[in-house]
Amino acid sequence: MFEECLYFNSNALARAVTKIWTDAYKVYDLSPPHAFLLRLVLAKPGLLPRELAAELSLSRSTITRFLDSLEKRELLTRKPAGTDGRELQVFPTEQAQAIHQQLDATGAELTHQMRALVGTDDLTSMVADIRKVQMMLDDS
Amino acid sequence: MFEECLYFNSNALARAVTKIWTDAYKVYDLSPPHAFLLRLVLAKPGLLPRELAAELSLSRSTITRFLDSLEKRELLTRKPAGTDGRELQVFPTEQAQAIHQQLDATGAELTHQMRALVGTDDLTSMVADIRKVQMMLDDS
DNA sequence: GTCATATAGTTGTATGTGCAACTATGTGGC
DNA sequence: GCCACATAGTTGCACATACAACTATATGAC
Repeated sequence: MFEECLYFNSNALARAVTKIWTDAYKVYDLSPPHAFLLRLVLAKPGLLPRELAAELSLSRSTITRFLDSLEKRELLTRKPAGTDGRELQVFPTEQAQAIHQQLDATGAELTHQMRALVGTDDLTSMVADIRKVQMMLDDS
Repeated sequence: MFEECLYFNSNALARAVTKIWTDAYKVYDLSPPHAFLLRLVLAKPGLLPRELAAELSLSRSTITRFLDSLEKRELLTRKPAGTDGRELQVFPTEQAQAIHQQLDATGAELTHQMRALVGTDDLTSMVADIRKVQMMLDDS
């Protein structure tokens, strides 16, 4: 009965998608958000937590906890950033670098799967639309 | 860096949308999922928890807890269903019926807002696409 | 130089959600 | 009629996530 509702459908989609991604990243013993955070740190070493939060559209406090758990597992480290004594920079460890390729490959494989299921063009344009609306809402 | 990723964008959208819906239903002191569950019970009195779960794409255990809290607030009641001793039927109370119209109107207002922001046709087709993919994933 | 204010990160707490295991009830084979 | 199995609902637990409040540091006004 909520077929046309953006709230209802965007949440249902997110849950369904999360289930699939959770499964795929289970081999690394990482949840999807942990895996994505780590991938981001691997791609852009030295970012600050606040920047990681912005790139992932997550709150700073959520990032703090994910960093805690990844640091405890020795997949990354936090180091005081040069000038500003409040800031920390986040770097991947060698252990993380060792699985860098595979983490990204898993992401690519999932995208591949989704394209096969939905159709490449349909998926691309849907994701673009989703992104556009999400950014509109974040601005407003 | 995850611009094209379905997982990343669908979750980011869901969080952004949820924020807006949360705000709108705060006047009733209901979270969006509680409000939607109650709206469903109002629209189709007598459904079983398992049916509510299916219609809302939520797990039975999540529905149990939402029903607990709505029942405690005297917005609905659970009654043993006729034939099968395991089943319960869920009915709205008069207190819930008193705000039925307003709950639905709030939903309509939110859809209206989204249409104004995104464009009616774009929103409709995006929601349809989201729905289609979500159902594909649930089947697979 | 001090004080008000802003910002980075963290922590306490609350909520939504699912999975796995549980209890209670039904059903079909024999 | 009993037993294996299925199903409805619940509960224990774990996790993702946010908001508000906190600490520590920076910055600008004077």
